[in-house]
Amino acid sequence: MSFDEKCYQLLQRVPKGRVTTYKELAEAVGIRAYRAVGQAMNRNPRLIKVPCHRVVCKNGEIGGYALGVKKKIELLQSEGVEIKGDRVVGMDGILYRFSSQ
DNA sequence: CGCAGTCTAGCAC
DNA sequence: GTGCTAGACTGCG
Repeated sequence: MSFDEKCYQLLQRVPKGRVTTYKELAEAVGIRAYRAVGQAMNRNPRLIKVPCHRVVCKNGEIGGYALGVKKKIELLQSEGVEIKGDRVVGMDGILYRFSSQ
């Protein structure tokens, strides 16, 4: 399985209404290059299958999105995630940790 | 706020 | 095929 495939698989593990960080995702994949994860997300070859919008910065900021940060916010809000400005509200509570499993 | 660390993909030679 | 650059980040000074 390729690096990107692992990222997508783990990302799909994140339940609706929850979010994760590039760091957590990278750690789950087995690397420490959070940026590489973002790269795979940005390429987004499986946008329909991979909820890249559930990946946010550690500080709660949206970070970025292939279709635009605004779109990402709307998608997250549609899933029940509260967004204030360009940051996730209470992201510390909805943050999904792969380590929990 | 700015620099460095770490990984993958893409372009150039 | 190998080398360099850039990028949806994070942490420390």
